[in-house]
Amino acid sequence: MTDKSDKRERIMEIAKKHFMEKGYYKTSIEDIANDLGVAKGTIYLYFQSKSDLFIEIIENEVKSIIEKMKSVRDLNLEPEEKISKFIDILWDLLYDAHGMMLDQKQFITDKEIFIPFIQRIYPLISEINTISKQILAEGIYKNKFKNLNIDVIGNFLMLSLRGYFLRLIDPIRYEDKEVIKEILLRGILC
Amino acid sequence: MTDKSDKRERIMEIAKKHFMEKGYYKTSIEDIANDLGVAKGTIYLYFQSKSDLFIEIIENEVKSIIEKMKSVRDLNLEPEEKISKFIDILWDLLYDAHGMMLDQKQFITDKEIFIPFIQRIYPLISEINTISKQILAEGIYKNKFKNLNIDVIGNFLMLSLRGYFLRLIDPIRYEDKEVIKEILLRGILC
Amino acid sequence: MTDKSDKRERIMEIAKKHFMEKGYYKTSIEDIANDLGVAKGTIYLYFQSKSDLFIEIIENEVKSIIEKMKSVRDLNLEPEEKISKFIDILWDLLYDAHGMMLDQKQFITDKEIFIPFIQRIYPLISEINTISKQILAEGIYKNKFKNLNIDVIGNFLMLSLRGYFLRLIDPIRYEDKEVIKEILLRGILC
Amino acid sequence: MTDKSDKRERIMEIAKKHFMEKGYYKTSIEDIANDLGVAKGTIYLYFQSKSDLFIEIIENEVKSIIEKMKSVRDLNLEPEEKISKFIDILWDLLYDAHGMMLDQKQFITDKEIFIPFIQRIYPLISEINTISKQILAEGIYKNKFKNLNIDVIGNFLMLSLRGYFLRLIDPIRYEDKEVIKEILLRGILC
DNA sequence: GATGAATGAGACTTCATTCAT
DNA sequence: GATGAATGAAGTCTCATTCAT
Repeated sequence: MTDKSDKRERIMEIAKKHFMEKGYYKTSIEDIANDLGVAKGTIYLYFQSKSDLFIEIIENEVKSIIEKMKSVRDLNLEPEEKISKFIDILWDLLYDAHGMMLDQKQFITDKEIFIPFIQRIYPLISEINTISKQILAEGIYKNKFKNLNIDVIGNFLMLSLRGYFLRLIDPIRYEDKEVIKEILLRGILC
Repeated sequence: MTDKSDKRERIMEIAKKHFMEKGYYKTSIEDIANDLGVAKGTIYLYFQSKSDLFIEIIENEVKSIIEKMKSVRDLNLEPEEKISKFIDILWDLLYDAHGMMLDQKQFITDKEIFIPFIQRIYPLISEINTISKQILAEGIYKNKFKNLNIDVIGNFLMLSLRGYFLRLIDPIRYEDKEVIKEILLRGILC
Repeated sequence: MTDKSDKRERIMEIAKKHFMEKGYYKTSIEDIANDLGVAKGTIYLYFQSKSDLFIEIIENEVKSIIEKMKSVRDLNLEPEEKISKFIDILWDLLYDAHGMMLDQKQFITDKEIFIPFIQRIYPLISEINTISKQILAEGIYKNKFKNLNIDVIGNFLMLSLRGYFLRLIDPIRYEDKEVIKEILLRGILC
Repeated sequence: MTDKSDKRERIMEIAKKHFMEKGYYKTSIEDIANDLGVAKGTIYLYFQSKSDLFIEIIENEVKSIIEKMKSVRDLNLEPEEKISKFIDILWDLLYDAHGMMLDQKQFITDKEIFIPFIQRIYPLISEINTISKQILAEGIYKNKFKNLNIDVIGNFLMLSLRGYFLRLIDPIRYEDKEVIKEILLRGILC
């Protein structure tokens, strides 16, 4: 039992590394199996298909973000501090996994991915949106944040950061975080 | 002559549509040919390879952004108005072509794309960076913009917008632009 | 009329050059057309197909060998001198066109070439065999040549020389001819 | 292990048959796969590419010739007997595989074959040349062979035989060997 | 006559997935 | 549970040939 789920997680870990580096289409099951030191068939004992494996990794990733966002939301801090922490957390996550989850757009047109994506990932993204709206609403209610459209800001906070990691050129420096945090905070504070 | 370049452009137009919708790997030459109503071989009369066609489209796209950025930079306006116009232009571009050029990260690991990418797209991106830095430097010099790291802001302006269009869920509403513009402007103004 | 046959010959000349250099399959109609400075379609005004063009070139080549062999046969010389001249002629021909007509084996299995080959080239090769047998028979009759199987020697004279030009490595030196001529002559003389 | 190399050899065997019959370009991977009763993909489990398969077959063939030549060279026989055996061996080899390795000229212009050819086959051909020169030098030293250019004779011995098998018409009769052996031996003996 | 854009059959190759061992 | 050989669909690309201009 533990063995079985250990193996599953090990596969996901290695697979995530490859998907991050090369993207979904350029990663073959063979790449993953070789790196794991198992036969290709083994992966199919734990996952139904390549797309299933991929979806599961994304799901995990998004769930982890949700957990982190919740923990920030529930801290006993002022809204602007929560946003600051929120950016810290998201930045660190992206800094470690930059490249992952960056090219999802195209998967949505891949019929093998579309349906599980809608069923499994969509609800989680709604949950993310809810959490970020809660933090923002709190700030607006407390007159700390300017009363802008909550939906838009919530998405923009996440997506602008993720977008920043889509740079093709020059590595991203960790210190950039402070500059970006300043822009975003000044942007939403009253 | 005109005929020939018309055809080339027509191919690029249709190909761009498909690349935008499905991404590079899920778009087959056959998809494009069928949509154009020509045989597969025809496309190879105008482009050497699928990757060549793709690179050429990206190149075009980026060149068009550069032209638009230059025209904004050279307007007789205050820096904050230039940034406002800059966001308008980029937004409109992305709004039309949302999804395009969004998944480039993975191409960099694709050996057929890597070299032309470095040779043809890289220098253009450097040019973009230069232009946005010029506008920002002007604003800082005129004491309109807060003196933050120019490199980071320049990149963030573009990448945050592009990132916003990476939404997987809900269509983007055109009006969101105003909210985002406000955040970004407030973020960089003194 | 003359114009028309001039063009035909010009096409054959250029085509021969390409077939010699790259072989049948690696030579494209486009290669030939480009080198000639005409459109691909033009070649089809003069030849029914690529294989037709090829066969015609081979036919020409073989006919030219036949003419030269006949002229040697009909000289007023001793048989051993005829053989010597025969080798000279064949050597010079191969030295100019080395590579041509060397890879015919495979064409015979190409259904597009098989039938015309049998119909047009086969009879010519029979003619060649007849001529070389005549020279050899004369030599044997005059007690100059050892009485070996005429068929075999006739073929061997031609094929051994042609075979020598199949060297893949090191260019062939013109002077090699004398050594080879000596071996062959000593081989057949009494 | 044995299984795997058995399969490799089986593929090479069938592939060789097809290459011999139809030449490289007219043999498709599908032909070979169908004849083997496997799917096309299977061949790619054992060979990287069609050209790789081809080169490997040629390499094998040439190595086998080298082994046979060495065994003749090292026999305790007079040089003329060695040459006689040498011709026997080469004849038998060609008699079995007539048509194989006969059309290499054109591959040298094929960029996919050129480089491996130079790297893998070229050195072997040099080795062949060395061995035949050794036998000839021994004969000349012992005053059995006429003192002709060793390089030329060495090449001619092999290439004339190979050339003889380039006949397009009439099958070759095994008995022809004796006639040809007589010509060649008389040609080089003092 | 000449053109050259267009065609489409056919070749090579990859890789997710299956299944007998 | 694990393997890895085998499959075969699908994709990129080439090129002899045609035909409207």
